[in-house]
Amino acid sequence: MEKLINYLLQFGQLNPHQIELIKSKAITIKLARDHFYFEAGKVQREVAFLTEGIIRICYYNRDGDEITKYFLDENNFVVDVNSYTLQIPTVEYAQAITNCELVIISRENMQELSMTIIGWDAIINKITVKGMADKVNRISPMLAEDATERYLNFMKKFPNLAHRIPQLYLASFLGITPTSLSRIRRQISE
Amino acid sequence: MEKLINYLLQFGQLNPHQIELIKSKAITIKLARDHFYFEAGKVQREVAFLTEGIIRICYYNRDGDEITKYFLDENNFVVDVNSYTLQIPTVEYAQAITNCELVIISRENMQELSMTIIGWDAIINKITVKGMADKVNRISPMLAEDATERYLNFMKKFPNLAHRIPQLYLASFLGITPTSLSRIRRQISE
DNA sequence: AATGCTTCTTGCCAAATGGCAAGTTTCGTC
DNA sequence: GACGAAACTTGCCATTTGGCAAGAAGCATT
Repeated sequence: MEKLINYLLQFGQLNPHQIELIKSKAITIKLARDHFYFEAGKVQREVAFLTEGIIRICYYNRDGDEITKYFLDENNFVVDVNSYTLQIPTVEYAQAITNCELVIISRENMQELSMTIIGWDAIINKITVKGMADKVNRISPMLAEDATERYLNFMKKFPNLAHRIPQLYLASFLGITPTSLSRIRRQISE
Repeated sequence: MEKLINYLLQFGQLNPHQIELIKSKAITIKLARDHFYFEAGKVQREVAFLTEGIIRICYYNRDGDEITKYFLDENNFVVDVNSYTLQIPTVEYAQAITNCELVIISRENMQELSMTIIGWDAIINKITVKGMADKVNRISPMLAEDATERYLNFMKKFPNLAHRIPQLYLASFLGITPTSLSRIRRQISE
């Protein structure tokens, strides 16, 4: 819960009264490894802030292959903005790949906070834009890199994450097969 | 100018008075092919709405290679949100690859519109989030595709655009060499 | 500790892509 | 219309990556 508040404070000011209000609107939940926080077909009716663990966002392409779109670690919001904003079903899955702790605020409570706290919308918008920009800037350069560079950059960005992610999922994110990733890892260690 | 208004109206309501106000704050400019709308090192002090033409966003990686990050066509905003929001220098270039027409609103005028028009911020935020989500959703699946699929999907998405883009830039966007793109095109035409 | 399941590694070969260089085309300028 | 520069195509070969299958290792349950 404190992690959420600290994160929000990076994007705007909140007085103690407002902080208490936010806390009263949020609940903490646990999500066990391998379980899904949301699944394709459902409509997002809440936002979740990841305070512990790693979640991967994935979907299925026309060939039925499972594609890992990106990973989220601590201090990130886990929400399909499109589904949440427009109240339409998401097409993605959010799966815990470690045990996770999430702070949840329902859509109704978000709207109450929006009406009560001056500047709340501005904070949320900054966070939303930053979150999406991070994704673009992380994924975009990967197209111009070969698999080894993609892997090394991922390792550099998430040094503590690579060992916790099943190679299957990491390979899918990097756009290569698990076999290739295995070879790349061997080659690097030599 | 009408294109901008029509686009805004997709994201919220505006009455005739408000529409006139917006028009009075905006100016239309032309940008000749190959010229840059913005360049790395400068701070974004305005937003631009592309009403005619195609712009590509590119940058240079550590090896000095020029990487095309994405293309923008009509009815898209051309702005580095990070630079505009935080007033820090951008690291990207926006280059017209056809003659372009842009509708410009300065940051000061944007702030005036924000203070004058109820719901303006909400409209802009929806557009911003949609724009970024489009980029993520367009680029992300490409990692899992081979070069031919990436090319065909690009053609499907922008059927009228592929012929207008120099192959050099398109190849860079697809993450392959111009040579490879040439071969792929030949193979498809057989 | 044994079992069985999943994940990871490795080898073999095929397919895709890159690097380089030469030839061809396109396009703008004079 | 001639010229020159840039972009595009093609051939040759090296490198990267994928596909498949077998073996090895890790991990949970019993």
